Amino acid sequence: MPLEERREELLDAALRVLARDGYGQLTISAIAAEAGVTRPVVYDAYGGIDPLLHALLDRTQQRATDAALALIPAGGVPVELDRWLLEAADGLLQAVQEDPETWGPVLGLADGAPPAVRERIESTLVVLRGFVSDVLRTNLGPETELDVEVVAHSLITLAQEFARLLLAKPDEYPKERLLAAYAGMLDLRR
Amino acid sequence: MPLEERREELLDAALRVLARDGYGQLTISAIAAEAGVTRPVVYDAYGGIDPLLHALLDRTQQRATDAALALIPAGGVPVELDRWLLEAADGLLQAVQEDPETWGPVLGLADGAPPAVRERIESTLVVLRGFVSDVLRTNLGPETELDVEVVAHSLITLAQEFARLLLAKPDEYPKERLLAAYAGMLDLRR
DNA sequence: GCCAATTACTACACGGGTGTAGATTCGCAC
DNA sequence: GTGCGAATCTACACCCGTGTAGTAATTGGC
Repeated sequence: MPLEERREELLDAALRVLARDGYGQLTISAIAAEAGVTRPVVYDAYGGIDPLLHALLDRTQQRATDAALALIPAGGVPVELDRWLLEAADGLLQAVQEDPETWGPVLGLADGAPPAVRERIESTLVVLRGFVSDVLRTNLGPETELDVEVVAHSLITLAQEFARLLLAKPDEYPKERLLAAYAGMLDLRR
Repeated sequence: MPLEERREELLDAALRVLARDGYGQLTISAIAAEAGVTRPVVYDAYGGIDPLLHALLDRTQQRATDAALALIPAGGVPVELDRWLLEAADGLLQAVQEDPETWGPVLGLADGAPPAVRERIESTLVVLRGFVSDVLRTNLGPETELDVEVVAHSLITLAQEFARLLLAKPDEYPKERLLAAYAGMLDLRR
């Protein structure tokens, strides 16, 4: 098997191990076994667990960031805030529902995440919070009394938690219930 | 040193290791070294890493639960909702600020948390959410259209995130800023 | 058909954490 | 001071994951 294809296959295997057993079991041995090859194959393809994890994080971060940014309007474009908040939440939950294996680890649902993972997720969140802050600022007007950064942080935190609920207990918390509750909370403003 | 005292000392040592190096480094060896004894001492006191972790979780859960429940009014007692939400947040942030080593791991700030820890935290949160739901129900009236469970869940999630911010970046997010932003968000309801 | 390169495997040494058995030290009763 | 018991240490065998060296098999060019 050519090297690039093998690399992708190993990442897929690693993601399966991760989703099933958590980071604590994400070893070269486990990945090799999951992919049905021997350990030297993994060493030849990636050189160790760190480069492999790095590559896996790159791929996952790319997917998650792309999906999330697609929900955010371009800078400076005015939107109906409440409507956008709802649509963005809807879009995120939809994306999460459609690709649970990518989003589970991203949302911290994989056990035993090491610092590198935490940092990767945090760096993505920083970017997202910046974009959401921008949207809030341009649409609340410059004289708002709200602490836009903290509000953006809170919104993203809530979105993440809703996504976690959707993944962990889809029966108790289906997308519709979460969105309805979210809309209800937004409605308090009136 | 008598057994009970030794046990406490070992838990303290374990907590220090945990706060400093995360769960990945929380081994019998590391705990023994941190406490300045040899491994057999730890085995004699606890029998292994699992019972020790269990004991540490018991102690931490007790402390955190006590502190959190102290902020929640007894069942059925009516309160001024906005005022209570603010005071409870204030109280929580205060408690967190005063005992960071207990709260850091509770808030998921220790790297590499294994499933047992996740489950322990989740079980505590379930209880807390129940209490907050009760407070909301008795004070919003029975005919509210809000999804009380999801709102309670959201409030607690936000409180946790604020506490994390306070612990992780106290300079950027001091208690006063967080509480002011929180008050600002509540004010949107008027 | 044959050689070379690529790919993958078997086999080994190493490190670090685990759990336990046996030796040692210390304090206290007599 | 002697002997007993608790507490602690030293030392060993074990497991499992790591990383690598050397070997076998497969594929493409000539």
